[in-house]
Amino acid sequence: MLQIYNTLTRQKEYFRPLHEGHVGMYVCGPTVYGDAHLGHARPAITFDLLYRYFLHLGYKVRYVRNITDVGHLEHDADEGEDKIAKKARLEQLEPMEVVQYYTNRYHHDMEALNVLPPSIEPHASGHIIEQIAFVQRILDHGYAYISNGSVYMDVEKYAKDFPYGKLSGRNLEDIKTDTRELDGQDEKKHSYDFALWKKAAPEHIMHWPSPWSEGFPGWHMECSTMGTKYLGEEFDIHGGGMDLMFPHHEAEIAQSCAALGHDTVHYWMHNNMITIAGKKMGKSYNNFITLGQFFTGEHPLLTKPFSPMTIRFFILMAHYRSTVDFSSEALEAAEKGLARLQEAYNRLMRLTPSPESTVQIGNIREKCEEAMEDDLNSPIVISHLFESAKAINTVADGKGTISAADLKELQDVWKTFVFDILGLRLNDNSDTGSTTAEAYKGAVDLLLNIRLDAKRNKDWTTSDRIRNSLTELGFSIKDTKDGFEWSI
RNA sequence: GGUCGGUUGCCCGAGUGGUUAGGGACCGGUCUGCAAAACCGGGGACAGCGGUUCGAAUCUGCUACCGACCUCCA
Repeated sequence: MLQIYNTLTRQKEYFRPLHEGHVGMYVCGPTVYGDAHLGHARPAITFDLLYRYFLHLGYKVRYVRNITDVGHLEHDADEGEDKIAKKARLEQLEPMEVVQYYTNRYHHDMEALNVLPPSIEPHASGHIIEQIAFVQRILDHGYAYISNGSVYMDVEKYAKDFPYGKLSGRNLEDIKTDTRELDGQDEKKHSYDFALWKKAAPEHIMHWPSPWSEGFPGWHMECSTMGTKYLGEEFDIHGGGMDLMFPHHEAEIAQSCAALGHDTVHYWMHNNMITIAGKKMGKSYNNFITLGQFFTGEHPLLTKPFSPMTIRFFILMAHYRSTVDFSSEALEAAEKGLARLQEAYNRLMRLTPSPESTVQIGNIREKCEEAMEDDLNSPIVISHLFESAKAINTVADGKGTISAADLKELQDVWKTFVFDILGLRLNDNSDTGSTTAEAYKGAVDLLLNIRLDAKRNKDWTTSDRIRNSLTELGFSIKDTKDGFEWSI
């Protein structure tokens, strides 16, 4: 039975869905005002793993991941200029043009990483009406106040009736002493109150009418609104990066409780950060490397380009609640490990069964399932796959045999865990595919068989010519004991 | 300053109180016309000092160091 770590209780809990056979999950998506970097890949892949595992278990999943395209303030001193608007002015583009541009690029990167698209990808800008209604409910319940056209959460009042800070392990007293004094907070009663609706400054481009002012929704409003709109007033899982725990998710809880009178989320899940030289990779440190830069290798810290699957594998090699330290060296190690899996997979699909097994495949399926059920322990799943790769290689080398039943089981386990669950996209040479692909493969095989004949006749000139020419064309040719292997 | 987390072999990275994580690198071997690759095998670790225990990397205390959040951040 699947166990997941619930940030709310700080322990692993058995996952029990609210509605039998169904899972509702909401994950904080990107703010589309810049290219996605390695840090954005972490939650996308982590929750993709969870999503895939739920599907594997047979759940019907509604997976909502938002696009933030309004509302996040650059900083309070800006008095209401949000990130999208600022970027738009700089580039002389329509705000929605910027949104579309980066949304497209985000989708492109996610597809490259083999991250499945969510069931619903709502835009904050498309849910202004719902957000206004949500704010109104909070006002109606008396947990918010209007000040100069803006609406603020009355945290002190809220904290009297609900445990404010329970997710991040804070209490209001701590927050009172720790919150820094920032500029432009004179319209708030307290510095720790947060905006539900912000009146737009005259130069602000993105704004909508509301009962309180021409303005835009507060920073945390969209998630409360869209989460409950699509998943209901109570739903199973809410995920996101650890850095969103406070204030973002704490504010979300407060907003939802204030509006609805009760909690909405059963399991809060948070992925840890990716670090670079021990420091968090993030916008604020300006130390990030975009996914596009990884794919092209165009960054001073990168020794070479890295494929999207290498990035995915690299992230899956660490548990999602641990930090993972990026370095080009670590990525190269991941790349080689992935290639080893690829080799083993290719061999596995070509093995011929024997009456008996001399290699042990063990109960690999159960072991992989156990690892996944223990809070998505992907590194352990991967270690089991490497273990079985040894058995595969032993048989491929002719130093062992495998029975038809064991072979089928192993092939099935690999397909299930490598493709379906870990979501690794390997080159599938065993795939019969199209007639074009068949003809192409047949042609290459033919060439290499001619080379094999040449080798038998010790015609090294012809042999090397074929190998060198194919290498130049981008093929990788490997001689084996009784033949050859090739890939491109 | 407050809250929380981390410190594992050359590097990355799992971990249950007692039995090999795994990957990369390295070393040795096999294969081999050459080359490349591949495959097999190997050594090494639990920040420091105490405590609990028959036994602790794993529980506990202290110390040191690192980091996250407290402000937009995945």
